[in-house]
Amino acid sequence: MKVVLPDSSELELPEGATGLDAAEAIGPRLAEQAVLVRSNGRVMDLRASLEDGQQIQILTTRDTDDPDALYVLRHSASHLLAEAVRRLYPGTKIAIGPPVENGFYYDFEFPEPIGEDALERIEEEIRRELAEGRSWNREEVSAEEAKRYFAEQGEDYKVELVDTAEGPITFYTQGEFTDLCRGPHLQDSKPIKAVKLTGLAGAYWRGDEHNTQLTRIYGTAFFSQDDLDAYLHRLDEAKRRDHRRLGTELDLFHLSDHAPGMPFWHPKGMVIWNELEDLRRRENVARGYLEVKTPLLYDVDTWVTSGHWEKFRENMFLVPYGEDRTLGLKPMNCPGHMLLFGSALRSYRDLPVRYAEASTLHRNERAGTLHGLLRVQHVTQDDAHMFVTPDQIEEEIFGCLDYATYLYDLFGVEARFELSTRPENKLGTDEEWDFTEGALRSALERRGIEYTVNEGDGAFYGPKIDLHMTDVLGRSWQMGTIQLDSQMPARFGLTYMGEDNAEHTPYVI
RNA sequence: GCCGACGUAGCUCAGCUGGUAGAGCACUUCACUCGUAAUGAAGGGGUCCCCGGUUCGAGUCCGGGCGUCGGCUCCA
Repeated sequence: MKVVLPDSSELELPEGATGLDAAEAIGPRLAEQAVLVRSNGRVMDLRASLEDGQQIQILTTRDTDDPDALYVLRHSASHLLAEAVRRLYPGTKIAIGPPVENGFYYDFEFPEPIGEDALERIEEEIRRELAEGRSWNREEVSAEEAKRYFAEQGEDYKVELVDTAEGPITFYTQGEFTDLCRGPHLQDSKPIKAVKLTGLAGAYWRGDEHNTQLTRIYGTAFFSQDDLDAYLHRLDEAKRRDHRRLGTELDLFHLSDHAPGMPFWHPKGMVIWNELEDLRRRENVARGYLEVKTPLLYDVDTWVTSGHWEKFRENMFLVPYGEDRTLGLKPMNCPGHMLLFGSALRSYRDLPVRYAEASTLHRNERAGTLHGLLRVQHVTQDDAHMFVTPDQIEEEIFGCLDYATYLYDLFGVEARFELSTRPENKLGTDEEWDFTEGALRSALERRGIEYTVNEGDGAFYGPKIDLHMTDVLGRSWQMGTIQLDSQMPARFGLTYMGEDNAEHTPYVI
């Protein structure tokens, strides 16, 4: 059989040859330094068989910046971590240990809780493993065999993983440690020149807070100590530019125990704030938005009508009112704008109506979720609601997409688009959701915007297009969101008179 | 809410095994008038997050709470 190399030349190999065989055929040095095979964007273990006519690229220890090469290096490092933990903490169960942006992690269930001081000890053990050297052995096994193996070891999580595994099941063994793993992995541990454990955190099994919480150990690994040092240096640089630090240094804002998650804006900070206000007001006018101001407090009945009471009452600030009433401080503007639209008779000739309001919203967030100015309990949001007829939906969504793109471009923020679809707890029928999701999807596609689908992540009243950014630490943050709501207008009894002299319910974006 | 860590002067931080708080920067005054963070001298400034406990005595130990940070979960 033949495989095609990156320079388009062909390499003749015996049937069933592996990537490693290919590397050896090219040269002993290449085989020595080979890390993995990449074929049409997919990464493959060096020990997996190649197919006739396959295009292959062999990555080596010299591809120190290649994301795939680092991915494999770190994946193998995570197995070293698991081996070390199992040796130091007998009785620990292992869960999963994938590479991630900038590093890797492994989830464990320790018999006794561990603290951060344990990391040093574990790191030392990993260094000992590296000094000894480890090589990885890849082996395909049957599901029954795999389950039996892990059941004997008391590895409940692995047993569960085998049950839900797709495709062939492979074991990777290094030293005394065997793990269920799809790979690929390094041949041996020589290329791992620098490992650092960076953190300890709780993480739920399978990402579900109803499951047991495991202990996640984060780490990172590189092909050289210099690369690790450079990475740590970048983290320091990022810290210097952290908005929380700049807020203090430049005297822009501060946070205080007196009002958790509710920033105090200083005179210099307000200069920036007002510039942003001017920008949004100017652009809103240019784009046909009508500025409005609606109340901060509403009778709880209003929140019951909107559906927020049922879903978010725990996260609302409440204020007693009179003998037996309670007001809720608004966590968003929708009901205010609904009530405003419903306060008079509307004609199809008035639509689209675009209400804009930069109101301050309050959300009583779960403890442990706040983060500087990026996740607060008191946020001023440039918010708008468009009341439209069905055939105005697309044009309005185009307008929102263009507006958002314009603003983020202005600040050099690179936005990623995500389409968030119907959640489990939703209002309305599947037919309504088919329509609203379809409208957002087609708007994105007709605008030629690349997006990913975030299944089940929509709001309870409608799907949304979320714009995300990634910070220097690789964390994702949601920015603006474009939502298509087919529920709230009906719940608030909103109508407009159509050309046919009949009442219709508007859609809201 | 959960796991881990932290909470000392305006800011950044030190304070070992418990004995009534320290530094640098900033601030004030004086001297120097010296050209772009960083001259000298003197000085002011702290309920050591809060509450409770142990102790003759707690910033330091223990318990609870609040807040902040790294994550998980959540995010209308």
